[in-house]
Amino acid sequence: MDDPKRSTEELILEAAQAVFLEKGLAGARMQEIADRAGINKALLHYYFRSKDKLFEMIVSQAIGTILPRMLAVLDTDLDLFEKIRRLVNEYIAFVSRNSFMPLFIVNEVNRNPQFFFKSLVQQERPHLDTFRRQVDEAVAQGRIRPVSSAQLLMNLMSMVIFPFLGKPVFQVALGLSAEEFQLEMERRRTEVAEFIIRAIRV
Amino acid sequence: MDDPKRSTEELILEAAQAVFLEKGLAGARMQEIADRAGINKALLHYYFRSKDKLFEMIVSQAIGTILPRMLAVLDTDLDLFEKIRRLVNEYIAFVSRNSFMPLFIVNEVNRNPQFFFKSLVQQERPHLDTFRRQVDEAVAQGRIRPVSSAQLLMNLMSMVIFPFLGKPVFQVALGLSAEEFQLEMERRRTEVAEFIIRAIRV
DNA sequence: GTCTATATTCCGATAGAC
DNA sequence: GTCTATCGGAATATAGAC
Repeated sequence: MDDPKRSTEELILEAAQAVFLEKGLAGARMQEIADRAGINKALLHYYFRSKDKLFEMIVSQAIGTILPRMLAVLDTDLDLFEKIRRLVNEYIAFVSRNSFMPLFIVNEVNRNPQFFFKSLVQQERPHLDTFRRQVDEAVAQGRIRPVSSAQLLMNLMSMVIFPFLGKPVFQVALGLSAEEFQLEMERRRTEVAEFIIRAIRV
Repeated sequence: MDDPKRSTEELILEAAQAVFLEKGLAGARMQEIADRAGINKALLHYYFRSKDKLFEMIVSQAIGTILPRMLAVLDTDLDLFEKIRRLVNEYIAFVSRNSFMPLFIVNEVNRNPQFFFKSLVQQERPHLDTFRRQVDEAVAQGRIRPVSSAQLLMNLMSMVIFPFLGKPVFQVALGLSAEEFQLEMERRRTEVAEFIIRAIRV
């Protein structure tokens, strides 16, 4: 918290990320961010002009760490099935370690869609298109069943991310403790890919 | 808005639902609810004591309309594949008509998990268990591949709901207009079920 | 850069007339 | 039941000393 190695600015950003991810823009309190950073409110405004500005900083930071991670696997020249296995495995692992991220991103995406537009179109779209072309070719060559690459992509992302958004419901509905839930997520790291592959394999 | 057929209380509830679903508890403003209902702030407090009370009203109402809808299909004695087809078809149709519902529910579930506990355990859990048993039996009889009913349920719910949460991203990522997106969702009403069935069919 | 103290704005809630 | 006017608190933001 007051580790002298981290600068005040870093301390603020860490605290702000924690609070904003948990409470959202409207729910977050500058006082709580100050407390968690071990400083006082006035300093927040000294470093970042306003709450909104600080929030936008956190949003860019969150997107900036997630998008590149998405790209990494998408653009390798792996076999389609192997790529699906790695995508699922790494995405679930990442979300497991950043459990507040999905809800935060989903809210922000819906609150301010334009913000994502630039980042996505300029950075991720080409890589996504590569993946979609790979799917389309596999279909054309009869190597997988006829499946829309758009639908496949939605299915993949859905199964990777949604269980974390619905965690409280799934825990109750399936009667799982927190540890058991985490264990189910570990299983998903391999099982979701196999589920998908069985669905599209000829 | 000021349709004399609807009582003031109904007008408030409709307006409150619209605003709370869009902005959430912290983001919603009593003033905006009053404006949309065509009345003034004081009346809100006359009918419902506080903002929190009004919000809880909306939450119960939302859950009350969604849970029974979930139950309807789960507890029929249809063939497993046919049940999956109907589940997917009806859930996607419902969410299409209530596009703010998923984000609202997901936020509320994570903000206040205990609230769902009662409703879910008492009402939905038994029906869910029926479905899970049906899956387990199909596995035992070798009619479908060995698959965990918990994982299957998560996959199903994920593919049904998540595309609506990620709509802004998917639209940009896949280059879809609002109409094209809606069309993709229509396709999903049948395709998601077939996707699942191919994945579990022996 | 960091603090205390204070100004300012916003918003939920209430008082009281009609 | 419905309104106008206002209170009171909370939260963002700023002033100014150190």
